[in-house]
Amino acid sequence: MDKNHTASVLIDLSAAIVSVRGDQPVCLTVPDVSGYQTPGLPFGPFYPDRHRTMEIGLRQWVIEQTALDIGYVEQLYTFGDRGRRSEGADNKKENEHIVSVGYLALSKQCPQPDQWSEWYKHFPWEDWREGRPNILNQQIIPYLEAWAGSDELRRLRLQQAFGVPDKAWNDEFVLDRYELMYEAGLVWEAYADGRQKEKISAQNGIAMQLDHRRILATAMSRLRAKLKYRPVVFELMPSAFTLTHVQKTTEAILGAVLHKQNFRRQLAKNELVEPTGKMSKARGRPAELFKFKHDESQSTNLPGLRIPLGKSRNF
Amino acid sequence: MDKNHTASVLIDLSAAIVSVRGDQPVCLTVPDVSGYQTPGLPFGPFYPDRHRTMEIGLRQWVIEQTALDIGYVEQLYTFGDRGRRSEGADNKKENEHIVSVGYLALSKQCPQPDQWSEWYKHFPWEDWREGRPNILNQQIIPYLEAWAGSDELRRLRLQQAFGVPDKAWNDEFVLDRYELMYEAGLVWEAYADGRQKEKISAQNGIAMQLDHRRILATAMSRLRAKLKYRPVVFELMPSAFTLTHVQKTTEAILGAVLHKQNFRRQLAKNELVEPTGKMSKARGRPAELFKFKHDESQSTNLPGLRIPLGKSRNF
DNA sequence: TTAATTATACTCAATTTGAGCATAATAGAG
DNA sequence: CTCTATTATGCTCAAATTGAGTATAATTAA
Repeated sequence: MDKNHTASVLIDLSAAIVSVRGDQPVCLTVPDVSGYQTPGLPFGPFYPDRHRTMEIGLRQWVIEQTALDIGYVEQLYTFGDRGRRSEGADNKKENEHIVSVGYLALSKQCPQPDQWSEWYKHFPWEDWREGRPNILNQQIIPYLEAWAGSDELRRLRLQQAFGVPDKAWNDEFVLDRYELMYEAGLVWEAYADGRQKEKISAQNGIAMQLDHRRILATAMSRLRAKLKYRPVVFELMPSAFTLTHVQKTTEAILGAVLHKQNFRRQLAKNELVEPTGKMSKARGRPAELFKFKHDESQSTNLPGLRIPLGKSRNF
Repeated sequence: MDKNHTASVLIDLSAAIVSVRGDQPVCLTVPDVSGYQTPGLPFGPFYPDRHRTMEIGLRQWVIEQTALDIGYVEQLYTFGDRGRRSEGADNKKENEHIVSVGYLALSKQCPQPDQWSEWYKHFPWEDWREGRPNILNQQIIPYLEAWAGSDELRRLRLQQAFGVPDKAWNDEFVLDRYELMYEAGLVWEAYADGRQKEKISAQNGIAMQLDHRRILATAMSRLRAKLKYRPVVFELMPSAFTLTHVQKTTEAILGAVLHKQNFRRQLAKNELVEPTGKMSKARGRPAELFKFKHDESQSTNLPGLRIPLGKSRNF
């Protein structure tokens, strides 16, 4: 019955390779390959007869092309529709279907600063460290409210994802928020995919190629969630670090500030770090230098630290 | 540089379709297609020019072939190595590479009982509702200890996955335990894949075709984890149910018994259910019938109920 | 009528969390 | 050398949550 349907596809491996530079989470990007002036995530084809598993294939081309030392790798999601671009303007051959497998990878270093793009330039509404971002009340929410109108389902989703009007903001719903904005035509990609006729005036974060911003949103959601029950922060830390450094890194990823003393209490209780005996030298009182207590290769199943996010996180 | 490597693959969608019958979690299986007398998970090819997304494709053939009403669907993992069978005896054409995308789906009903296979027949060591399963101390652990020997890494993994000798059993590590047993040659699939020369004598659960038991283990891990922070149980419940029914279903999936009063306290606090006004009739005092408070289509992001697992869960 | 069975209300100590104050140790300014 | 800004760290304490019960209510079956 399916003789007239092709089942053969090409596999693309796309990677959100994440690191933290200073107090900003960053993501490795490649320069524009299409006509648009937008960065994209690095990706490469998967050759099934060359690499036994996809993760091996991914590590291979990351090493070849970036010379980066990525430790932690996690599969995110497999997209069968190769972004949504395939529906709109598409200059590919008819039968050339592409399935893209998204990966999250963590790197301790990020050399060549111009190749790394800060998360919150693509998602300015996700960084709450300086309080609720202005762009929400000034741009996004009013537009989304108008889009929702009296549609019950839309309003519910709006409440879920953005917490309007009375629910709390949930830092894990990065993907849901992005998807909603995409559907409402609030991001450039919706226009590029032909879903939106008018190019929107507001610059709601820097766009990316194809569906790469969606993959990055997936990576952010996953990493923020994982941080709360597995000790993955240490995949982003050097071998010796201060407790404040761990906290700043965590805060960067979560886009939220944490209670210092309680954060340290969690670290202590879970016995995740041990002192090295050395001290850091900087302004103020010197801090003790710690190291991660466990072998990172088996850290995936460790209990991890609870995050003291505090109570009222709305507004 | 890659002209002599083919990048074209076929995509298989495999589904662990889960339901609960009585107090047993069950999984839809298809009869043997190979020479072995082992059940397999239902699967079908993905036709990229027929279905826009893989999830649509999956739902399509599930409806066509099983006439089942599956509500909740979640992508599990994409395997590039098509089980591990490809390394061993393989009678496929040389260039025919298959990538399999595993899905978890939940169904409220499970008609045709013979087509549904009970989880714990495949994983007898995962059901702790009647206490610690005998098979652990009598079969599995001694064998694994011998396999680990004095290998430090193996002993660490053993401790992680099985809690031996002094750590607690973690019900979410279904996949880790299965992988360890596979590597140690303790399950039939290891023999079938040619990793193990001798057919093992002990029947450590009923085997499945290809890597299907691994996919089921992934599904079990994911579902057990998800249960603790998202209200997915209700995807397995009828429209009206007693609180005890919710608890029994939860216990079936977790393979553990819960504290009754505390379980209900969580349900009440999270405001996940509301009374229907009707009562159930059975032996003993009649119980109030409840219904799930929310639209199931949006239940994915709801806070969910904490599970009162209690303290000391070792031995 | 009674026993077995199931449901539900309520208690209470132990632990964990959110939020904060107090104090310690350093560098740099004056 | 002293003061101040700055960062680190120790400690407290009330509120909330959790683990683990006891007590009591409403049924069916014997």
